[in-house]
This record gives sequence, structure tokens and C-alpha cells, in this order.
Amino acid sequence: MKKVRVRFAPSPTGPLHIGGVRTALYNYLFAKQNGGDFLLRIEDTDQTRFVPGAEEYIIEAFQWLGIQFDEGVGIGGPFGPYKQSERKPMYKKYADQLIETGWAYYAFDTPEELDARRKEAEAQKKTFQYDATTRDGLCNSLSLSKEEVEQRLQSGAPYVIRFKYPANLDITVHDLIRGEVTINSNLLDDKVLYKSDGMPTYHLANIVDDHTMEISHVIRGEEWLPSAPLHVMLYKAFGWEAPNFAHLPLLLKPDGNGKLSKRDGDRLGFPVFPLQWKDPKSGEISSGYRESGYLPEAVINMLALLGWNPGTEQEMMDLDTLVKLFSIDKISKSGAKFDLEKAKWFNHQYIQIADDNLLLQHFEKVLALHNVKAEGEYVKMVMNMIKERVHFIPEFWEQSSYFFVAPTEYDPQAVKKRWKPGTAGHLCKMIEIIDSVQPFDKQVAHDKIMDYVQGNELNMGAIMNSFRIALVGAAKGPELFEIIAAIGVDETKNRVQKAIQVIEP
RNA sequence: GCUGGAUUCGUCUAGUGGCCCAGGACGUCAGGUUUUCAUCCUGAAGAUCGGGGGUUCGACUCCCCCAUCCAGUACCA
Repeated sequence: MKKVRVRFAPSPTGPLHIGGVRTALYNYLFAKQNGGDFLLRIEDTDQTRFVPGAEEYIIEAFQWLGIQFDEGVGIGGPFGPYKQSERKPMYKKYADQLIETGWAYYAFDTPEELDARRKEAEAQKKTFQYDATTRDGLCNSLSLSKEEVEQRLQSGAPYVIRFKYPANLDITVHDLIRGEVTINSNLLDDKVLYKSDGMPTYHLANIVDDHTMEISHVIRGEEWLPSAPLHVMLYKAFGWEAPNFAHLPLLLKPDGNGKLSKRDGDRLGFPVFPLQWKDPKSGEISSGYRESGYLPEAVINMLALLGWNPGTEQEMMDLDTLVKLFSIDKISKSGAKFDLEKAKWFNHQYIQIADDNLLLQHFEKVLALHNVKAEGEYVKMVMNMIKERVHFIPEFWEQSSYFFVAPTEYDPQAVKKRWKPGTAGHLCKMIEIIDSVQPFDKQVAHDKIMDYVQGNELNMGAIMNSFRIALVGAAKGPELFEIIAAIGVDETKNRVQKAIQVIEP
């Protein structure tokens, strides 16, 4: 049995899409479950699409998520280099080998000529295809004489190397998720394997690398399914054993249909990228899960369940658990829509079970962002009082600001509902009562206030909520006497007086 | 257009011929807890299993046709 080796092979053309993260996650889970290796290979054969910073972004994203590679770019390993641009010299000989064995041929047609052919065909409602039926009419080593080919090659004329499909051959791809997928070679285009700029295309580089890196399973997005027959044929042409294939369903946009794209995220209010990304050219910023206040564990859990399930009703799973439970045959065949509400729920769950110290670090960062300095124990106490209310890290502030800073505004709706004529008088009286509890004890204070409220036949809801408005600025937050205990009696007095001044000028 | 893939509650999904007049989760709604908000608890609504034909004693599950959606169709990956 061959050792399990899988790879994640993005191209550095921009930030890593969340769908790509899921693909990587599934690869990781599969590798770890089978005691295999997981590698990162950068596929940068298209020099025109290279985006600076993209590679670093990819590495940082996986660091944040806690998904570790065993080999690859940034780590190294026995099968390096792991960046295709650095492997450039080795591809040519494989392309030549295919020419020698008759599986490929030189083509000298210019992009313009081919473009014209395509347009022409389109005008007749047909599709132009570079294949067995058209090869002879085009400019290549199959249609030209040997001497002519030789002469063109020697003169340095630009050329590409194309794969030569055998005519009318049924090619079957065995897919771990979809079963057998068969297509006839007559329907396939003689794909370019080697470009005129001296770089291989994805197809060649991918097969050569997967083979030389001893990849056992290719787990990738469904968008690759149509080119899988080519890959199968390439393995055959080289006489190599093909890896197992698994084509993952796509991640769809939450509304309507179609692949989740960069634009959808900011349009619908959720990140499409793990980390925030600033486009180096346009300066445009796309939000990231990390910056939006997601915990990596939540992102992983949510992503894992988009297209896979453990077969039980368990939903909360950390990385280690996922490694244990994952299985390719439980991956679904159809695309999954991203669900913001479910993501939110997951994040809330993970905030509740997060390690206190880790959460504290997040909380302290949020406070620093709002220029608040506070003593550690106090911050910790506040955090535990409010954390069950927060779904995303930045919400720590809106749920806790009044523990650090007195409110300057009072929610008009709450005021309208709870602040009645006479409220101010009662609040003053209550302040006196609270002040009389020496030393302050929240239970004693609570009981005394209750006596006052009942003794004066007041509306509990109204009076207590007006008190809350004065302290918090809104109708929210933990138990009132907890808040008083936290901020102190003096501060309580100040806030009540200020509220009366502002609300009843 | 052509080729391939997919199709179960709004969403993610369970379901591999009888246990399914379809189960769970998120969301929604209602009630409870909380003096408020959030949380939490309980309950409810919600899918004629895309449509139509078969096969079978019996189909969400097998076969065929149709429809719809998605992907691919580059010297991009």
C-alpha cells in the first residue's frame, strides 16, 4: 500500500478563497487520518497573473487556521523545490518525452490565428476545437513536413506543445466521490502542455509534480473534473500510475446560484477570505474571517460541514476530532451554499468554550483598540459576565463598554419606553438606599431596593430598567446589581445624576 | 451551443428497497427563564424527497426520459 501523500496547490494570483481553504482542509484531514503527508505546492506557471504577497498570504492563512503542512513552500522537504517556477527546467524533458513517444506535437499557430478560428466557428454556431479533425489544417508538426518543422524549431520560431488525443477513445476517470466519469476523446481539445514562454501549463506541471512528489490522492475542486480525463491520459502517456481522484463539490453563494466569488462576501456581509486582503494594485480591501472576529476553530468546523458530515448528529468538532471522523465517502456530491447564520452560531459556540486566557487576549486587544486601560482581574471578570452575549470578537466592546466608560448617549427607544415622569425622583431615592449599604453588598442592596419598589407599589420593570438605562445607556447587559458591584457605588451615583441631566433637561 | 456534474424542509444535511405520510442542525415562530438584552430551556411550523414514466408486493432509495441549476469549453489555474 502506497503511503498517503496529498497536496494543496494554489496559484498565487490573489488571496486564498474560502473554498480553497475547505479543499485544503479536506486534504489535511485525509492525510492526517491516514498517517500521510500534506504538502503545499505553489503553482505559479502563469507569470502574468502573479500577485505579490499572495504566497505569503496563503502561508499566513494556514498558520492562523492551525492547518500544518508537512512539506512544501516555506517548509522544505525531500521533494523540493515546491514552487513550480523553480522547477521550470525539469518540465521540458517531460514534454519532449511525449513528443518522442507520439503523445504530443509541436504547434506553431499564433494565438491570433486560433482566435480567428474560434470566432469564425462561433459565427457558424459551432465550436472550434484543436483536435484530430482539425490538426491537419493547422500549423503543427503533424501537418508540416519534417524539414519544415525542423527549420522552424531551429529558427527559434515560437511554438507550443500540445497533447495528441487518440481518436474516438472512451476515457474513464475513477472518482472517489462521483464514481466513474467517462468521456470520448473526440470531444476533447488538444490541450497545450508547454507554452511558448518556456513554461508548462497547469496540466503538464501538475501531473509531473504529482508524480515526482509521489502524490497518492488528488483532492481538488469540482471545476477540475472536466480536465481530469486529460490528466488520466497524461499518466497513461507517461506510463505512470495515476493517483486517486476526488472532486469536491463547489461552495456556492448564499443567494441565487453560482460559485462563491470575491464580490459576494462584502455584498452580503461575510468574509470570503480567511484573512483580510488588500489588493496591491487597486488598494481595495476585502474582509477576512480573522479580522471580522471569527475564531479559527469555528471557521474550520463550519467549513468542514459544508459538503461533508460525520454520519452522526455531532456538529461541534475540533481539528483532531475531524481527523478521526473524516471520510471521503461521506462527502456530498452537490454544491453547498454558504450560510452566514450558521457560521455565526458556530462562532458563538466556540467563544463560549474558548480558553479563558486566549479569550482574554482577544478582549484586551479590543479594549486597547478603544483606548481603554483596565486592571487584569477586572477585565477577566467583565469578560466572563458578558461573553455569552458575543458572537464575534469585536462585539466584546459593544457588550462591555459601559464597564469601562460611562454612557454618553441613551437609547431613545428604551428611554421612551421606560423613562416616565417621576423616574428621576425614584432613582435619586434608590441611590440613597444603595449608598446606605455600607460596605456595599449586592444582595443586601438588591433586597433593600426590592422593598422600596414594593413599598411604593412601583412598576418593577419600569423602575429597574430606567436604572439600567442610566448605568448602561441601553436596555441590555447582565444583572443590574452585578453591574453596580463592578463599577462601584460612586460611579453609579455619577451615572444616575448624569442620566437625569441629559434625559430631563 | 457542446460536454460533464448535480437535484431531500429557507440553508447545511441524514437516508444505499420496507424502520420514512422522511430524522438532525442553523434560521423562523410561540411559550418559559432573565427586572432588560443576549444566552439558555421547551414546543411548533417547515420537504407531495425537481417532474414524468417504468421495475417491484413495496422506491427518497434501482432504470429511462424531461426540466432546472452549476462547472468546463484559454499558450488561466
